[in-house]
Amino acid sequence: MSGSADLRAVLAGPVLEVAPRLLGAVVRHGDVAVRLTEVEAYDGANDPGSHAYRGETARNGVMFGPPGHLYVYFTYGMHFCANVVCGPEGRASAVLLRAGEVVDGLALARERRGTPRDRDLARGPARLCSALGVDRTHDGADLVSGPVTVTLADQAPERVSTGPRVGLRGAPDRPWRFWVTGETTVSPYRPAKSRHVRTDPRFEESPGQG
DNA sequence: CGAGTGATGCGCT
DNA sequence: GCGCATCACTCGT
Repeated sequence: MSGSADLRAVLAGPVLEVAPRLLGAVVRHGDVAVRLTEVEAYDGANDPGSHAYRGETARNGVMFGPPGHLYVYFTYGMHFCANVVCGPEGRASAVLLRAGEVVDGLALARERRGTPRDRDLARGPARLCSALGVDRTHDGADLVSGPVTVTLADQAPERVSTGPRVGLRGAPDRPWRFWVTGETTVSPYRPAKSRHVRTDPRFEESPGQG
């Protein structure tokens, strides 16, 4: 019933069905475990927001492989983010693990994160990876054999909300972000707009050379 | 709580 | 070169 066969079967399904089913699931790496409260769906080559949109490369190769593996990427020069590859092999769809609640290994998670508030330990995709100690070395890890594992929830959360994905540019809004309604560990929404102010060059003073 | 911004490396065009 | 599936910090309310 429960167990690896069930997990593999679930993850082989369509990404829009897999994503909400991952809410409440527990991701474990060693002593630290996180119960997922927020995820986002990315649908391979059909999805302009997906890393797989422009085809297979060295970085996103794991996405094009079989479901049930972890796709980890490095971004913004300092952060890791983790996805669960799902759907049929070659579809390159995946679910981004956006946020969760630390349910085991609290001391180690606090040590890694150094955050005063426990609710912020895994609140955000990069924070979640940091709390779990997941990095590029876990790219491609089999989620059944480990070292990073996923255990599905016995029951689906009572209420699930959906909305637009966070931080994406160049993708039409699709309500492919799923979270457990009312959870305080869900990451704060950040609009997908430019966060660096661009001054019109005509009115900008040249910084270095007058 | 919200808005604003610097830090920082790598994948891709 | 440019742009990023981000975060931590600051300042103001």
